Amino acid sequence: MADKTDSNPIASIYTDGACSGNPGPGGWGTVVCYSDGTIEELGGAAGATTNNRMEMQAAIAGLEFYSQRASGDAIKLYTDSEYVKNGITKWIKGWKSKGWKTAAGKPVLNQDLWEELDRLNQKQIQWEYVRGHAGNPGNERCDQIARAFSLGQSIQLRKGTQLEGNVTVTKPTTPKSTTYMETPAMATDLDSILKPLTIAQEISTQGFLITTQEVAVITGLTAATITSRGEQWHWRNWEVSRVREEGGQILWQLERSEV
Amino acid sequence: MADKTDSNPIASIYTDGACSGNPGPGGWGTVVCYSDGTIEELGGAAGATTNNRMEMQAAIAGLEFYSQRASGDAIKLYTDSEYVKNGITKWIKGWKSKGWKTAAGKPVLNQDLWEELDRLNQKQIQWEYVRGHAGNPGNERCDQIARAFSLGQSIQLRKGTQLEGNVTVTKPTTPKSTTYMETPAMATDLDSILKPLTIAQEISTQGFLITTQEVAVITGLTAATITSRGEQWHWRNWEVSRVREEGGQILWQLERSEV
RNA sequence: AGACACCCCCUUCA
DNA sequence: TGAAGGGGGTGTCT
Repeated sequence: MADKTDSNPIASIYTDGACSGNPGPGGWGTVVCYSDGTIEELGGAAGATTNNRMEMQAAIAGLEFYSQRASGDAIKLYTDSEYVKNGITKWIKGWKSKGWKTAAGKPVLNQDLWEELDRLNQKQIQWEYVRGHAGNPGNERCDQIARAFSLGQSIQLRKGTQLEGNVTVTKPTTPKSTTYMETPAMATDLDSILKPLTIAQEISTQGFLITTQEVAVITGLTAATITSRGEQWHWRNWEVSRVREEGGQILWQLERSEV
Repeated sequence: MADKTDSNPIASIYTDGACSGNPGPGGWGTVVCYSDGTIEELGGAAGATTNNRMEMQAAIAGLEFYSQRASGDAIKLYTDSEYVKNGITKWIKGWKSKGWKTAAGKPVLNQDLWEELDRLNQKQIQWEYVRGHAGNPGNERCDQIARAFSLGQSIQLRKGTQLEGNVTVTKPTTPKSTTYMETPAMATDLDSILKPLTIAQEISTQGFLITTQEVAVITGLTAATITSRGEQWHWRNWEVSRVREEGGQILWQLERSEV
């Protein structure tokens, strides 16, 4: 059942991706809806990418956020991409059994993100398709976030507020306090700025080994990005080193670097 | 050499086929290019058929037109179907010497059209493959014609005009003399006349529910036509009734009507 | 196993 | 209006 330490479980998650040009600069947006009706928004941008990758990225962010909270509640994850929904719920089985070949015998594209999505996927996640631009408030808001990021515009990510039923009015919200996010990362308030840093610090001082997934959660990077960076790389104040593999999982170590 | 009664010989012929559903209602388009740069267009529709039959039909129409003019000029015939090009230039020799058996020992399909194509074929015909949807104006225009016919839409076939390099502009130019061709195309033998009827009868007696696409295949109507006919309508000996929707698909029932 | 074409669907853009 | 990123499927042959 649900983790009892959490009195306000996640009820549903909305995701959407956008891409300015396809391929082109992209953005993604995710809205986490809690049982009490409040919401929390995530979003990010990416360089040259495709619409479908952004749709996937939005879902990955939602699932990472979900798994991070460790509340095993059953939730619905809404996407307006049949590509994402069918891919994770139907096609991926065939892909894995056929060595990541498409029905036409060609390699499945975006395999890196598919594998990440698959790893994050759980029984509790109920994938739902919502028609895009059909007035669904959650989806509209995600679209707004994703599009803003894809255009390099600033947008205020909200937390703890209510989702407005009337989305069409949602103007380029308050271009003041630019909570702009550079890349796949999330920082919606002061706490969430400090939190990953202190955690990283603790891990580093304790010498803990952590998995790729955990590195992803802390850094806000995708697992694909992490593994592609090689044996040793920098993140903020830390040097991230690949230590070894264990049970199919890569283990990493953080060490405070001098800068 | 060239027939001297003709001062404006044919230079090349483009052909293409389309099929709405495959199998399903089909269409074909052919563009004849003269030496002086003017063109003449042919096109036609067919009921339940396949993409490959339509590709062949387009070539047959082009060759019939060519042989009719009796100008023995060497021409190039462009098709985007390797099936057609390889079939007529390579495979057909083996088929004829092996009694119309495929390399796998199975009967060669569409033998009727292959024989017709073979009869029309000449030394002067130089078969050329062009990649489909690659911007080739002649191929692009054929595609447009073929698709229009396959969808049951009307399209203005042109004659004497220039082929526009910019195909996307292709306006309904010269809405006079509609060289529209009804083209029976499919009912080549008794079996193909009877078959849809017996199938319709079986479906009606068994009370089976069938999809719009299946109705299209049986009746030779386009899906657009079918859905536009409303809840209940007549086809041949049957009353076609829209029963319900299921998984985004409309289900229909056939009932034998008195008439 | 390969190739070409045809179709259906969704999304993202211009 | 038209184009790209993506999937599933059929028509056909070697």
